Amino acid sequence: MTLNTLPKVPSSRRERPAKPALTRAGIVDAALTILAEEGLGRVTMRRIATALDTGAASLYVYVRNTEDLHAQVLDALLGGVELPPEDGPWRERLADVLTSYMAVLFQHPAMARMSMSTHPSGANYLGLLEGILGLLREGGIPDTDAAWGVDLLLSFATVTAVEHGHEDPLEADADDLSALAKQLSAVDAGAFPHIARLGADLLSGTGEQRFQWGLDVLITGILHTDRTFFQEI
Amino acid sequence: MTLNTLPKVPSSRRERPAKPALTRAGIVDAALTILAEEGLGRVTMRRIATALDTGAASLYVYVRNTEDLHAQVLDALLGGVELPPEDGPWRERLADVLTSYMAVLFQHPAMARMSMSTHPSGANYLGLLEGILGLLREGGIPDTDAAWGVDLLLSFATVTAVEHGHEDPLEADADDLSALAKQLSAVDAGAFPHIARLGADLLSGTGEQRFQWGLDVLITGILHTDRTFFQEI
DNA sequence: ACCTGAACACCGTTCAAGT
DNA sequence: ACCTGAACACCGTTCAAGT
Repeated sequence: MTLNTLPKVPSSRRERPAKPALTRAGIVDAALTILAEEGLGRVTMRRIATALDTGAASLYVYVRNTEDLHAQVLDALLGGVELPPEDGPWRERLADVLTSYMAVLFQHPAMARMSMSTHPSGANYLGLLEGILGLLREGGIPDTDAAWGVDLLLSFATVTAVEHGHEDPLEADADDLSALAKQLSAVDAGAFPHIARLGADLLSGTGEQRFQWGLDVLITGILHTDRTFFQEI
Repeated sequence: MTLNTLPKVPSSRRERPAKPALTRAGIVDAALTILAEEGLGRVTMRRIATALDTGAASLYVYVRNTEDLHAQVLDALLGGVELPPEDGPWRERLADVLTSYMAVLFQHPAMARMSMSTHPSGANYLGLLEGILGLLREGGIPDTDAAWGVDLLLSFATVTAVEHGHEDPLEADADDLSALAKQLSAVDAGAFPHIARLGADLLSGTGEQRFQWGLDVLITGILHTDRTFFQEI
């Protein structure tokens, strides 16, 4: 057989192209496909290896560990965030970019959860950071406040995605919410008067309304809070 | 032997008390011990079963699944949160109770992460909610704003614990932070001018300073943002 | 009703051995 | 240098069988 002596090129273009060469990008690609089709719970070393027709151990040449892999997947997802357009009121554009970021994570709450533990640092994340900092500057927010404020804004968008996003698009979290509503309405009015008084109001509004309100609270708060005071404590 | 005919009490006070009767509370207790000694990563059905000298399957009589178990553990931890005292300025007391809540979760970031996905509803969590609602009312914040605001405040405290807490008290996250600082300082000033300009300022301040600033931003924002506007959109 | 052992269907990571 | 199979040390959950 001459197969062994053939130059290396053909190996990547056989009649059965099932086995492309392993690369870091290829692994992340396979991970994204599995994420979309089976959810983050299945984005495991073993599952990806199976998709790439190899063994889990082989992936460790290109990926340090599962955390590293997930971080790559996250940054790829962040490529879908719409960065702020050139014109329009800065506050609206800021809300838009944060809403877009939240919407991307909303589809993958488990990914959002992860992004809070491992601080993202990929190119797409940096682009997002840059865009928000630009808008805050445009809004006249002092650099010192913007430096801390961007963190606050991104964290809020992330936590919203984690809390209200649904991993499995099939089963809505309606059950979850009505169970919570039931518990709140069954609360002992003697022991928890404020909870009893507010009742269903604690869960009122759509997720969208609450998110927009939260963004407004944050931006207003940032505009009215002087950071220099806190650094001198 | 008469053992079988003895009343049920003695079984819990043998000479080798290694095997206490299984109860939901006992399981949560064992889980808390393991959490304190080995971290949340080891708070598994199998590990707890081993501690209680039984098999994992036996726990399912008292605990629906791992999520249920972790929710119980979380509420037990929340018993350590210091509720607001009776007197003092409401804003300070509000900051105090949220700081106490954050500090408890800070010791167990993985637990905090979980609490964002599964909304807590234990007695201790309700007590915390109640306390905060009382302070917001004291501060003259309208019920409609307080209902949404309490969520914002608790989420902020939770996300702070997740982002800055350390699971393993031994290895500080100093490495993690300096790695991030390195990446930020190496950023391409042409592509990311704002990030480059702010530089180290993005990571400035202690966690405590940033948390207190964030609380102030939120409270100020809540005081200045009218929720009714958002519900009419 | 409660408890158990065994089984099923998975994980991440390492490592010696091959090419 | 890259890839592999096998192994190690784990998981959650179910279920038939016992008491």
